[in-house]
Amino acid sequence: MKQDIFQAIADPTRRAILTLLAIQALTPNVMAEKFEMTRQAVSKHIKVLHECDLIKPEQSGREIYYHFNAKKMQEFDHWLAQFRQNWETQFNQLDQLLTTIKTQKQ
Amino acid sequence: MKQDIFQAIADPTRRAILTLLAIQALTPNVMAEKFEMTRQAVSKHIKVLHECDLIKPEQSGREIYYHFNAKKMQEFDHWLAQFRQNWETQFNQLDQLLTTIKTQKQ
DNA sequence: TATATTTGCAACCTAAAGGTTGCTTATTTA
DNA sequence: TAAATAAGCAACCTTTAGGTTGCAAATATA
Repeated sequence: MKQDIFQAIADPTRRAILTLLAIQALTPNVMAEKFEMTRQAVSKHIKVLHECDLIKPEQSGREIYYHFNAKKMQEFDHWLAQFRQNWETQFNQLDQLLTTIKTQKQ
Repeated sequence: MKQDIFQAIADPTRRAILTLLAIQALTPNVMAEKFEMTRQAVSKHIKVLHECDLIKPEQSGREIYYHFNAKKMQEFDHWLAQFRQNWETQFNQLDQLLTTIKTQKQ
């Protein structure tokens, strides 16, 4: 089934894989060596990341190099945009207004 | 148990709650009205968001207004920083280098 | 004070997530 | 061509996530 990116990065192993692949493309076997689990377990994580397009395969003989897809990762950046004003402005104007109204009601 | 923010934002309902609270603080009852599920289910999501500090409670009589905690959401922004260079530069130098080495080996 | 309202907690159920082992397929190499 | 290597797929198991209902505690109101 089609995975979504938020669910994909929820797992710490998958986040570690993305960190590795952001530096250099790797094969599943090499990735598996980095973690204390079987190759098949890592392979499942790769499948999830691939299905939601966060990584892209590049076949090279019997090996497959997985590349990090920065473009897809940017979707997080876009989602975060809606919250940026919350930490960039000292005060949320609307929130302040509502607090005032609530205080008046009491 | 202590939750982590990646797991917290993996759920679509929790993301919707965060979007609501980023605009204005709300009580659990008001939040529950917005979703097609029981108040208790929403309350569980609130608990997860609260445990990882993404929202903060403000008691007001028997009501509790939950506020969005922008500072905590910034942690996600910091995690994303490690990937920014990947989409900001046209080409990943190291990746290009490794591809070159691999091609020479064949 | 009795009643209604808001919230949180606990027990329970079902589906999915993350792990394992075993097998098949494709490619490389001795 | 036979053996070894890389990777994916399927079946299975255990834990957890997300939902439900029911109940208790605290506060507000008639």
